[in-house]
Amino acid sequence: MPVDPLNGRREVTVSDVAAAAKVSKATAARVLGGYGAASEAVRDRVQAAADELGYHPNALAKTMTTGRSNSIGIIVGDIENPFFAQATRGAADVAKAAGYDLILLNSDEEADAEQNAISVLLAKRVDGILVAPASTTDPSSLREAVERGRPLVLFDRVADGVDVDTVVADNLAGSRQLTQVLLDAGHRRIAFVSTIAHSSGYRVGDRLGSSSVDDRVRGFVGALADAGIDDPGRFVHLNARRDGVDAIVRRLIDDGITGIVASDSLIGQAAFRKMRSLGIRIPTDVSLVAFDDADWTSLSAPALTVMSQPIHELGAEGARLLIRRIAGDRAPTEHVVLAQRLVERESVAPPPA
Amino acid sequence: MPVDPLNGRREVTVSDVAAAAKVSKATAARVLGGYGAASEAVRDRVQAAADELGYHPNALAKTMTTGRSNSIGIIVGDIENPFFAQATRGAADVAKAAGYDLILLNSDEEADAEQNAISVLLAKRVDGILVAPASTTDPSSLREAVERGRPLVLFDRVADGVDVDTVVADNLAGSRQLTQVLLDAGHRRIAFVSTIAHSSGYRVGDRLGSSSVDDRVRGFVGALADAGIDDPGRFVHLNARRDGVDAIVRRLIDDGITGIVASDSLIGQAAFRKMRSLGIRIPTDVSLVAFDDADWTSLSAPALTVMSQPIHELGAEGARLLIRRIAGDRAPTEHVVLAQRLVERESVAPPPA
DNA sequence: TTGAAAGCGCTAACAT
DNA sequence: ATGTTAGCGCTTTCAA
Repeated sequence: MPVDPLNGRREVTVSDVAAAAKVSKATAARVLGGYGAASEAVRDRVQAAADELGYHPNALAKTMTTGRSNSIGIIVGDIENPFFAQATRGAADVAKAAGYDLILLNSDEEADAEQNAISVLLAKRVDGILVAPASTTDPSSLREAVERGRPLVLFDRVADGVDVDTVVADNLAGSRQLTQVLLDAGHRRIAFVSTIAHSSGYRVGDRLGSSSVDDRVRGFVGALADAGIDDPGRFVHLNARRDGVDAIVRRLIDDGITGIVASDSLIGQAAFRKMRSLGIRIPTDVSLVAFDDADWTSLSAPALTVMSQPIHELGAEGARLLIRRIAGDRAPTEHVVLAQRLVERESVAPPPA
Repeated sequence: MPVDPLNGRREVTVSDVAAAAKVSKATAARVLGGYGAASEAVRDRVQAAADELGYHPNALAKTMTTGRSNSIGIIVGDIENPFFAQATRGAADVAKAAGYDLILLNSDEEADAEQNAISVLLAKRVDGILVAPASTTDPSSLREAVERGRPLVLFDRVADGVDVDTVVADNLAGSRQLTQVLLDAGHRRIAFVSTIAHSSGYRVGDRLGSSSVDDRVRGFVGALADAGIDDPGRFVHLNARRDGVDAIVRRLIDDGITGIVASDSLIGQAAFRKMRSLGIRIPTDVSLVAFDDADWTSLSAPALTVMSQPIHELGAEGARLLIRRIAGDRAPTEHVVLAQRLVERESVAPPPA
């Protein structure tokens, strides 16, 4: 007499229904599970018994025998970050339509947490994993998933040496274009600011820990170089978390910078606030542009010129790729690159004379 | 020779490790699972065999026998809504600390989707469910969870006739206080705007589909009544989704309203945009206040006066309550009410003469 | 179309 | 401290 150890209740099982309907367990399972064949009479009888007893399937038991859980794991930096929230929704919708649920884990962009998350998901036998990898250059945290042959798809960032499907935004082109807006307005002293950690001062050619930031920096440097600006690398400011966006912005102003490219919406926000508190007028004194068309960028005064990301689609397409693999697709790995879109608003003007 | 049906690989099991270490399955399980006792020698031998073979536990099999999945389900209106994203993060942190993962489902505030989500979670044998119920007045979608005795906790909204733990913000007091700001500035014609669906025109005493909005409306009406304003119910505007916030705002202006209380940040944002496009100055022409201290409210010009919600804590406390129940606590149901906090900024001024 | 029996990987009694 | 055995609820051969 099996009893739920959690609340002492007895759950109705296939066996119970079978007994009540006077058929074998196999037959009851077939009609309840909707597979195999059964005569109409039997089907009705079983269904009636199931309703009568209050049968509810145990998806775990099913997973034990079929090997499929109809769950996929998603690992994001921080679900509280609107970027990840949107991407997660995109993934959730696609997943749901295909009959999958999402197990959500936050990595806080830490490799250890990410690795641990993967272990947990694997132990729970998810059918596949969708992750925005914390590190592009050190993909060891993803190893277990790959080694154990679970479908894995990367979104927003790629990871070196990990041969799986990926979906990212075209940060290189987007960054070039965004930087160009400043260049076209006449700016020559433009800074790029990011929170990404980097051991030393940035030098052109350095590889950054996140492929998307890496691409953004390369686009920025490329645009400056094309504009004939000497040693563009010196305009790249990383480690903003450690050093503080406020301090960096203040230093930038002192250095006579006239334009700023914020590597993401959070940095843009911090820079915006700091300049306001410093009494620096945007765009009269300094022009500011940022990645991500976040809510606030169209509500602020001035509204910000931004490079809009296909965030929802990043998650949705990631889920699509993953589900395809789960279904058994053995095609060569695919690398989807989604376009970004420039939204010009009021935060750019020519540099002060 | 068991084989993973998903990718044709053989997973290493406790039995394999036991055989390799020349101990019984039970012993191997004991050291691998970290329960029961084992001599140091055996422990080392088993561990070595496990490492050697590459053993990875199957959490599902464990759940089958223990009845505990170490997963909790969370059902939100829409994870893309920053409110739910924050609450989810709060819940995720508490859950993780206690060894639980989150299965995330969006209800889109629809009872059907909510009910379905609950069925799915129950089938997956989550240890408990955390939900922001789509409907306060029709809790039938929650029935299955209650009937089947799974721990259930409601957050942000309560549900009639469902005797489970709840955690909500003090919307009644918050709304009173927020409305009072407008009253104190001298406003007498103040509108409350919400997207919540309501069959007919609002009348004082009507029960709304969301307890939090219901409380906000009651707080608003109460404050107006206390200020001696006649028939406060006529200032309540619901169905903003159907009728359109834009249209409502326009009509309000025509009606000579001088102050608006936005029922949530999204409405506040829509109203803000509409007034800006109409050339209506905030707060010179119309004062605007809203619930939720969302990002944009401090970046906009003017910055908004808002009633800040303990969003993170709503999720965190919900998870705490739930985990307590999962642990077997049989105390009477608890109803936690968290304080809100007024943040005064620049969007309120006396009404125009 | 239906049934019997084995098995998924693990834990929990119960013995020893 | 260790082993034996049964069982969680389902699906899946294989036979009938």
